[in-house]
Amino acid sequence: MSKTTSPSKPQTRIQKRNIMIILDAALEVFSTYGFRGTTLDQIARQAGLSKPNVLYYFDGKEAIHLALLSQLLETWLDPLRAIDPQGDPKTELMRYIRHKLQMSRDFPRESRLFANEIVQGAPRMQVFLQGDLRDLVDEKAAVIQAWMKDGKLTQLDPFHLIFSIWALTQHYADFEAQIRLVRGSNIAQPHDGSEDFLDQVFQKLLTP
Amino acid sequence: MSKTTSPSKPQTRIQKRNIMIILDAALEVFSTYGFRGTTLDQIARQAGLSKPNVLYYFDGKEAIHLALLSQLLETWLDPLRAIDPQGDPKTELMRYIRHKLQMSRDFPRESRLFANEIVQGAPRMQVFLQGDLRDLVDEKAAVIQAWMKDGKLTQLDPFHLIFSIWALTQHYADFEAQIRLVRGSNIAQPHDGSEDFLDQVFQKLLTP
DNA sequence: AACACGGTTGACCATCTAGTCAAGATTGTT
DNA sequence: AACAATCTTGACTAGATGGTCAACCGTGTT
Repeated sequence: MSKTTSPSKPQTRIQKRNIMIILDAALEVFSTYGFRGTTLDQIARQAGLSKPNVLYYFDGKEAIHLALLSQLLETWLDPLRAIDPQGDPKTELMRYIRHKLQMSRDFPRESRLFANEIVQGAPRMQVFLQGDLRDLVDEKAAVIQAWMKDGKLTQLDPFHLIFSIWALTQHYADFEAQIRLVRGSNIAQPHDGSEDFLDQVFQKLLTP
Repeated sequence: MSKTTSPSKPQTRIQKRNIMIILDAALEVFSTYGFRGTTLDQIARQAGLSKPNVLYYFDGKEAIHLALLSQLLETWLDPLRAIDPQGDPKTELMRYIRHKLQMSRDFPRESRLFANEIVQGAPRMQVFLQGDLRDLVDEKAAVIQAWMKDGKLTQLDPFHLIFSIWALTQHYADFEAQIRLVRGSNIAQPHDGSEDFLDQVFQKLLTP
């Protein structure tokens, strides 16, 4: 029944193009207004298509949202997955932190889509969070724990360390409005100085 | 015209009680579903009142939301305001951090109400953010800057330092769902260990 | 008791919104 | 050109939602 999930038929050029256009438009709107705050008309207008046309490609509002989320989840996991137990502890973690910050800078809409969802209790992501993500976090927390036991990092709770990395990097995307308004015209971009700051913070924190 | 804003008439007992009940119910719902995701019916049901009765006390959905926000803003500023330029730098900052974390633990709904609002671009808080809050942040950033110049704290960007405190403390309230689901039943409360962790982090970070 | 005022509500309305549908336009293939 | 498949849309529906209103109820004061 679902239009985009059926893997049987190959997509035409027009399908590929319009599905991309719709997802991009939906990302823009969902990330700004949240799921319930977004209307199909808004998505259609942003996409430059008619509402029935949007519904020709997706089964409904929920389906568009779902498509966005699942498309995102993998991208979100990758940097964490890339932490190499064989690598140098501090290098690996600093690389992860920089990567997350970069994502926050380059894909703020994706980050806010997540934020919206999680602040409201993650109703559409529970399965993912307590499944794939949880397993991965457990695994990497164990790696970090081992590094700490070896004295290569400051002794810290590895879970809280991971949470603190998420908090600090995503903050620049999710709370961009706050940063922008509080700093006013003092700075060009809310992200200005964030990389140096986080470098300094975690260098100092992680060095035993 | 507004019912609750008029300072002329004193409130009756019933008014006081019902306004409190409504605001509490609205906080519960708004913080979970966001402004647009919340319906008046939900608020009324949560409050145990009829919808017209809710509207007897407030001019509309927007007015309830506004009342909640402005009621909150002062509470939110207080801990930052309490930073004493004459006090011991590290003590003052650690006290601020602990206070913010405590608020995150004791008033998660308030924190999420804010988060919802800011993630979506702070449409209803711009004036406050670039007014009172901005002035206060500028002031305290200068204080922190001076402390750092005197060598009493690690040299850091004071604005980013303040943002990092916000990010790390509010994360435990705003992203509670994520923490809860990722950690699963491993822990009783998402906040478990957060105080010790943040103590450790900022002690290490702030000590020159 | 009677009055006035504060408090409460069922029924209602206008608007918005997700989703449908049948008819028409476009595109690709032979 | 002609045909079929894909694509597009104006007009519509059902239900949700913010808000109104006239009538009714409860309480305290005289």
